[in-house]
Parts: sequence; structure tokens; C-alpha cells
Amino acid sequence: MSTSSIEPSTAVAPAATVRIIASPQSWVEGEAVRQLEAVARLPGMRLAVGLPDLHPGKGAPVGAAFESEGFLYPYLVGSDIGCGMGLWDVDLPVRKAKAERWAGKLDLEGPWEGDAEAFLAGHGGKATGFEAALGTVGGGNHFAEVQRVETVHDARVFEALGLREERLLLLVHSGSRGLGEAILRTHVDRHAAGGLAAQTEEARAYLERHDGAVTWARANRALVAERALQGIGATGRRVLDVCHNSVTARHAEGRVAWLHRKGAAPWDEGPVVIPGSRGALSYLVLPVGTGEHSAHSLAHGAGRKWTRTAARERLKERFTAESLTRTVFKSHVICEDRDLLFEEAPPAYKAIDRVVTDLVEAGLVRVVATLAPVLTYKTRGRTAE
DNA sequence: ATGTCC
Repeated sequence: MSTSSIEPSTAVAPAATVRIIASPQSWVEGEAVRQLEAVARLPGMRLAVGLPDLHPGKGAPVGAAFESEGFLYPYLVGSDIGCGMGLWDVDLPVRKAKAERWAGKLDLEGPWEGDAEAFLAGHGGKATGFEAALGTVGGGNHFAEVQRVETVHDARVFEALGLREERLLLLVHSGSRGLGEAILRTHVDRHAAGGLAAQTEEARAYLERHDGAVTWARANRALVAERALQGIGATGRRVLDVCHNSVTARHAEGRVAWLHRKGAAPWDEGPVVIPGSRGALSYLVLPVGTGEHSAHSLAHGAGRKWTRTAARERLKERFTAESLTRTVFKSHVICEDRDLLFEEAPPAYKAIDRVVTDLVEAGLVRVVATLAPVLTYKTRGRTAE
């Protein structure tokens, strides 16, 4: 056995530890693994973790967390800085749900009538020039969804969160809209996918804008929730709000590690919701154990199984658009963009149950409750022929 | 993902 040979490449830049937390049943595309390994070779990278929703992204994979030292990488966070999930406890019993009536009333895309700058200030944010978009849900996989409790698995934690089985919930998935995109573009214009030395003025400036986008995105989810609640004639209380696209400093043993999350929920900020696709359950989970193994991160959703193009092609043969506006839970989907309806259909995503089971078996979470959709808002506009 | 390609 030889112990002396060193790969020339590792002698120059030792690759980070690469770890994928997924059972064989959680199929992970080869391209996503290649992307994870490529990230692991970036200067300063120490740990690259793929979560069970790992799938290929634009250059860097989604459903992953990366820890580096000395350098940070805006490109790994991506353009939707601050994107995440907020959950509201709705002051309305399930039996009062009027999905069809509500469906006609909701508008989460038109400009908000109120004072966006003041709303942002109330949530600790400063004006950025993007306030016209505050309170709009955005496109792609973003949504606002009224939910009901399907099953409570951990009554003690469920009750400690002030939740009640008979009450409706509201889950909002949205981000920083044009703001995060503009911040990343400024970086990419100069550095492409390259990183920033952590001690530089440029890194400091990026982090300041990044943190502003995280605050903006959180305020945005709060305003989307406020508009949705107003639309259904209810009030609500924010139960949790977590961001799954960010870079944050972690201080340990006198060193600073830069924790990048790209489609990875935090393990260290209390309970999180891992949403299923619109036709599947969402999971309210409590992080447990130690987060070291998973870079203090969790899966952020089911994870795409088919590309948007493939989903359109395959699903248009199997389903009508009309049939996709109803789910197996008898819930409604407001999605007047026909292509998006196919792109976001449940079969385009992995099975959320398996993704969550993988997290449970990895000792990362305990399931508190499952949540079923009642009414999902995707989009009203853009009716593509 | 994106005041998204006019």
C-alpha cells in the first residue's frame, strides 16, 4: 500500500470534502454530482454538501451547502438572494375555507397600493429602488399557498409553536425579485463565477448588499402574506421565516467559515417547512442532532426531477392544463400561465416524502406535522397562448 | 430566478 503519492491537483488546491446526504431511493442526477465536485475544487472550499433534493443548476447545483475559508462566492448564492419560506398561522378554521371564492380575489402580482418604503423600514430594511416589486410573489417555483394540517406527528412541538390542527396556514415562497438579481449581476460583470477574497472592500460591499436583499426578501414574504390574508379576509401570525439562498459567516475555533446555501434551508434557526410540489404534502420539521455533517443545512424542497422543457413535453401528453389546476388533495391551483402549470406539476418533482425520510434517517430532523394544500397561488398574468 | 427577449 502506497501512502506517499499525492495527486498533483490536490497538492496545489486540496479539494473540499464532498458529501451527499441522500439514500439510493432519492435519485440524484449525475450532472448535479459533477457540479458539486466542481464547486469543491474552488479555492478555499472546505466542505460541499448535497442534500436529498440536490439537482443541477446554472453552473452550481441547487439543494446544496458549501463552507469555504478566505473566499466567498456570490455566484453560488445565485440571483435570488434571500429567497425562502415563511409560514403564517391563519386565524380561520379549515371549515371556513372558501378556495373557489378566494381564488377570484387574490392578486399577489400587481403593485401594492400602500407605502412600500415604509413597510420595508418597518421590517428593518432600507430603500433600494426596487420597492415597486415589494409584495409581489414572483415567478418560477415561487408561490403562496393556503394549507391545512394533514397529520400532527409531534404534538408537543406543534403546540409549542402555537399551532392548532383545525386552523388554516399560509406558506409563502418568494425572494428578493429584481434586487438580488441586480446585486449578482454587478458581481458577475466583474468576476463571472469567481469569488471574492473575504478581507477585501469588494467582499464587504457585496455582503452589505446581500444582507439588504435578505432583509428585503423577508419583508417581501411578509407583505405577500399580508396581501394574501387580506384577500381571504383573515389575519395571521408569522410562525417562522427561513432563507434558503444566502452566504453567512460562521465563527468557530477562532476561524471564519463562509456558509453558502443554494436551495438549502438552515438547520440552526428552529423549525422549517420543506414544501412539496403543489400536489404533495409539505413537511413542518424540527432540526435535531448536530448540523456539522450537513453544513448546518437541510433540504429546501422536493427538488426538480425533470427540466422545465422536459416537464412541458412529457406532461402535455399526459394531462390537460385544466386537470392540473386541481390536485389529489382537491385543492385549487391559480396558474394562468399554461407552460408554468406543466413545468411546476407534481410529476416534475421528486417525491417529498423520500426527501424528508432521508433527512430523518440522517438524524437531521424530526417531523412535526404534514400540511396539505387548500389553494395555491402561482400567477395570474402571462397567459402564454 | 429576473420591472424576464420587444
